[in-house]
Amino acid sequence: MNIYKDYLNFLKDTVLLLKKKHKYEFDINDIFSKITLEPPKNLSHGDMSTNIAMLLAPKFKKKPFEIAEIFKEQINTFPGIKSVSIAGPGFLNIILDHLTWSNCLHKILLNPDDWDQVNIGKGSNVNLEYISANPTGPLHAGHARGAVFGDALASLLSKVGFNVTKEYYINDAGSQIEKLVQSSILRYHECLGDKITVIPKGLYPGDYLKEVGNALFIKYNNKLKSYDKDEIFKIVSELSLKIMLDNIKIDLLKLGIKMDVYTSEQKIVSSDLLSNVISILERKNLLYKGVLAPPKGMKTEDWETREQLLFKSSNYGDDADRALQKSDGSWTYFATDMAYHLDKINRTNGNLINVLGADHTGYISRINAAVNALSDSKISIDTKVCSLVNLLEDGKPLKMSKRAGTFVTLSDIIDAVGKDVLRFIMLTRRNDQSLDFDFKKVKEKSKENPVFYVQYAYARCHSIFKAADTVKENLNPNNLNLLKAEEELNLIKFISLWPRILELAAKHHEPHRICFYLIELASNFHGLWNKGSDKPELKFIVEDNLDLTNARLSLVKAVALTISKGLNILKIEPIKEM
RNA sequence: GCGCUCUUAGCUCAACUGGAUAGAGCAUUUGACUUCGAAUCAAAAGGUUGGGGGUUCAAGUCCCUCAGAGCGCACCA
Repeated sequence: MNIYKDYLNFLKDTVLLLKKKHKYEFDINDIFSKITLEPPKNLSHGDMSTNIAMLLAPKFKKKPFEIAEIFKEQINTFPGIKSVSIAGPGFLNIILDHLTWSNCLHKILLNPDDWDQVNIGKGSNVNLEYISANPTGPLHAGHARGAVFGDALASLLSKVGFNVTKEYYINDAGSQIEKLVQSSILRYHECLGDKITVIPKGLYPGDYLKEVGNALFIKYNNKLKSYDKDEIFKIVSELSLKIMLDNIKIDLLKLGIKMDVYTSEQKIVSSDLLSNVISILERKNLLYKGVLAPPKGMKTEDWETREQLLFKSSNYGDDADRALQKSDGSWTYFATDMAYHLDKINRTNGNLINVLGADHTGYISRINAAVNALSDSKISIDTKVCSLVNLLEDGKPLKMSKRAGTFVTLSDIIDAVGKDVLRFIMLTRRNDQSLDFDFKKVKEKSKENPVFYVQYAYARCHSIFKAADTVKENLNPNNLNLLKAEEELNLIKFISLWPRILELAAKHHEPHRICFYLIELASNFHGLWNKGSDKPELKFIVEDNLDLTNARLSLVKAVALTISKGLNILKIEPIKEM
C-alpha cells in the first residue's frame, strides 16, 4: 500500500478522461511515464505535488495555469482531500485531510507486511557479483565496503521481488596463484627449520601464510620436498587456496554475509566457455587479428608492436579494441572474464550487476561491451563502483602498511566496532563517493554516530511501550483520528514515505538511501519526543486520556516498525535497550 | 597525453535521477533536564552548487569549455 501510488492512479484516470472528452491526440504512455506525484521538498507546499499541468500544456495547447485550474477542480473530487492549490509555474499542491493520514497509519499497522510490498522485480532473476577478492590473503578494509554494499543491495532487491543470486568470482588462476604457491612453500620451509629473514620481492609477505606452511608441515612433514615439481604445485595451490578461501568465508560470515555461488576461474578456463565466446564473436564478425595502436602520449620507443587476437569492443562504446590472446597465444584475463560473463548470462536468464572497487573503473566499458556482444544487448549489466574507504583515528589517517604489520583486516574492524556498526557506516555515503571511517566517531554514543542515533530512537520507542505498560490495551488502533497535531501528522507523513524510498533505492541500486531515510526518521521521532517537554499535551502518554494515549502509542509503534524494517534490509539488529 | 569518476556552507555529506526558496550533521552563538531516557531537542548564523557558456516552462542534475582532485591507461590479475 502506497498512498502516493493511490493518488497517482486517480490522476491518471483523470488524464484519460480529459483526453477522451476533448479528443486530444498524444501518446498517453509517454505522459504517464513522466507524471510525478511526490512530496515536495518544502513541506509547507503541501502533502503532495504534481507536475501534470506543465506536462500537458503543450499537448492540450493551453497555458499550464489553465490546465492546473481544470485539474484543481478534478482533484477536489478525489477522496480525502483537504485543499488543492496552484503554485509557481503550474504545480498543483495537494493537502490531504488529517483523517486520510490517520487512516493511512491504520492501514500500515493493520497489515504491516503488505504495507511495504513493492514488487518491481516480479520474480525476475538478477545475478549480483560482489567482493570477488583474490584468494591470496585475508579481506581488508577496502573489501568491506564492496561487501556491505553488495550484500545490502542483494537484500534490497530481494525485498522488492527480484530473485537474486549472490555470486563471488574466485580468481584462482594466473600468475598471482604462482606467487601464492611460492610464498606458501617458503612458509613450509620455515616450518622445516629454515630461517627466513627477507621475503623475496614479489611474494606475499603476510604472516597469514604461516597457517598454510604449518598445514603442509603437519600433513607431509619433510616429505613434500621429494615430490616432483608439478605435484608440489598442485598440492600447495589446492591447499593454500582452500585455506585462504575458507578464511575469507569465515570473515564474511562474521559480517553476516553468505554468498549463494562461488565460481572458480580455473573451472571457467578449463570449460568450453572460452571456445563458445570465440564462436559467438566470430559469428558476429567481432574478431580480428591485428595490432593495437599505442595509447596517445606514450613514448613510441617503449611500444612494442605485436599482432594479437582482438575483440571489437569499440563497436559497443569502448574506447579501444581489446586483446583476447597474448602474443604467445595464451588467453588474456579479459578473455576468461568474457567467458565468465557468458557463463553468468547463460545461468541467470536475467540482468547482471557487478560491484567493483574504484581501481577497476577503467575496466567497466569493456565488460559492458562484452556483455552486450555476448547477449545481443538483451541483458543489461550495471556496474557499481565503490570508492575508497579512508580509515581514520580521531580525524587522523590510520597508516596502513603490510610490511609494518599495521595492515587492518576486515576481521580486525569487525572485532573493534561490531558488524552492525560497520554495515551501517559503510552505507552512509553514496557508493561512488569516498568514505571516511573514523574508529573514534564510530564507537561514540552520540549523534556523530548515525548508527547509534537510529538505534537510540528505536530503543526510545520501546521505553515508551514499557512506561505505558499500565495503560496498554494491546494497541487497538481505533481512535487514530485523534492524531491531528501538526507534529504527529508530519511523522505519519514521513513514515508513509517508506515504500517510496524502498522503490527508489531498489530502482537505482542505491541502498544508502535507506540509511539516510532512517537517520531522518529517527530525527523526526526524537523531535516529537522532545516536543513533549515544551508542550506536555504532546506527550505520548497522557494519563487521563486512554484513547489518545493508545493512538499515540500506535504512532510510536509504526516508527519502531519502520526502523526495524529498514534495519532488517541492511541486516542490522534493532536494539530495544541500550 | 588519453579515458573514467568526482568538485555542493569553514568541515563531512544529502538533494526523490530535470522541479518551486539547494537540505542535514559537525564546528560557532543562544536556549530547553523536578519531565515518556538531555546518549536528545529547539533556534540563529553560514551558499554565485569550482569558473564560464549553452539546451527549456524549469539545471546542482543534461551538453560544451576551462581549472582542480582521485583512479586507470597495450600480453598483469
